[in-house]
Amino acid sequence: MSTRTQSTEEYLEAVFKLQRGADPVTVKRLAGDLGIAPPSVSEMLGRLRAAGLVEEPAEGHGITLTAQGEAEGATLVRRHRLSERFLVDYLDMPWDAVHEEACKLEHVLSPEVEARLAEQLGNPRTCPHGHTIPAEDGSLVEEDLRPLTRLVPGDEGVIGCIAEESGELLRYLASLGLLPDTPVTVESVAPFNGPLLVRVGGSQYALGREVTDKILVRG
Amino acid sequence: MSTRTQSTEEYLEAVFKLQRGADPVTVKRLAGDLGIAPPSVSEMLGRLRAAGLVEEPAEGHGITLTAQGEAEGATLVRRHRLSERFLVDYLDMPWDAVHEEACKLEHVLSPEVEARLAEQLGNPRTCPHGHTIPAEDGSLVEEDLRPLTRLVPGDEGVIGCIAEESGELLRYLASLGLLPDTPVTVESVAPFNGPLLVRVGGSQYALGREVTDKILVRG
DNA sequence: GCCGATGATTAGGGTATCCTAACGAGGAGC
DNA sequence: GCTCCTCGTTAGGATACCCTAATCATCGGC
Repeated sequence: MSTRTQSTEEYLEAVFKLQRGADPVTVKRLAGDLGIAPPSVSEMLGRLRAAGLVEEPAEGHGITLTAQGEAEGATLVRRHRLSERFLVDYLDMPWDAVHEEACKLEHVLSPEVEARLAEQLGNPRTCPHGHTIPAEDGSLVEEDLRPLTRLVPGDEGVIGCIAEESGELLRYLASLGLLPDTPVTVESVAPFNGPLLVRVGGSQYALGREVTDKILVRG
Repeated sequence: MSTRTQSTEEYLEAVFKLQRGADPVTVKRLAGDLGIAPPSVSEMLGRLRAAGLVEEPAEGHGITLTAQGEAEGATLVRRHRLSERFLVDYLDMPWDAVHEEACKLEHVLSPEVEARLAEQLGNPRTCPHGHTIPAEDGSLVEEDLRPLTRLVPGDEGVIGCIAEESGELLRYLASLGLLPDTPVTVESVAPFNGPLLVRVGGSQYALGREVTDKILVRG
């Protein structure tokens, strides 16, 4: 029953992630996320429904996972994030490169390998970007975070996660030391949606909105 | 150019391995190895030919890889064996379980991950079963080994590799301490193709032909 | 020089996955 | 209440893979 194709797993994971947001999961959003034409998504959803992974929502509309779909989605996210942790912690890969690699790894980890990997890595709580790793039982409690952009001068916080998986932004943030669990203080906010002046350790940086929107802090 | 499907890679690897033997690589043998019907193999070979990975042999017959096919095959074998090493050395998995896992892993390792993995593992020379790992440039020099069955009483040798990737036999051998690089001495050979009495460290074991055929020794 | 065995290919299907183009249905705005 | 517009789905294809059944071709004997 759990011999899912790679494609199937990709859909499951995408639905799982979208479902955690507030907005309903639509064919269009899924298609956008996966880079696949809407009709293809419709078709695959039919297969997922037939496989008992997706069901008609109890109320309202939008695509909804069954308990099993949910569980398998969580497992995939867990394997993805564990893989990222592994790539960074054991292989010393740069954190902006690990998402793509983990996308491939997550589909080939057996429960056995997953378990041993988690253990060897010291059962990490989060991925390198700060996202919580679902537990083995599929439970996933995400922290309450808000974008740095929302803070006002004088506010302090600790970086929880970066809402971006790869790319130039991550390299930039790493070069400034803006990593998860780093305390930051907003010193000032320029008017007209201008940059935030942020203190990190002994340094101060002016960060544009595009950047501060992606930095989620707690506290 | 190097966006091979998993299937394609499987064929490439199988041809690569068969090509190292003396006998010509035939559709039938490939089909047997891969567990795929001969017509499907023919068809895939057509695709491989179109992709410039397989060519008509310069002389004689049999399926022949192009230089590129050869290189990609070697890379796959390298990734497979590195993966096995990783699973055993880092994840402490039993050596009889790693082949299946590595079969999946080998298809998702990027050159970057492959390189870092090799480095972290200390650039191992062989896989856990004793097979040589192809170098990064694709070169693969295999040792000259002979099955334990060929030795005569009094002969000593060092286990080079085990000609089996998984299964009960590997567990049995591990339980006796018959691992690669272990010195062994043949004490006696029972007549009529009987068992060999083999000394390993301080112990002595009677091993049947099925077992000694699979233990390849050097020296 | 014919003949059967053996191995490779052709013929004809099936599934999964993807695409574009065309169609239909429900809600926003007037 | 009517009209679009958006979104989802249907229709119609394409490709990669895999299968079984049937054909072809070749080689060792005789």
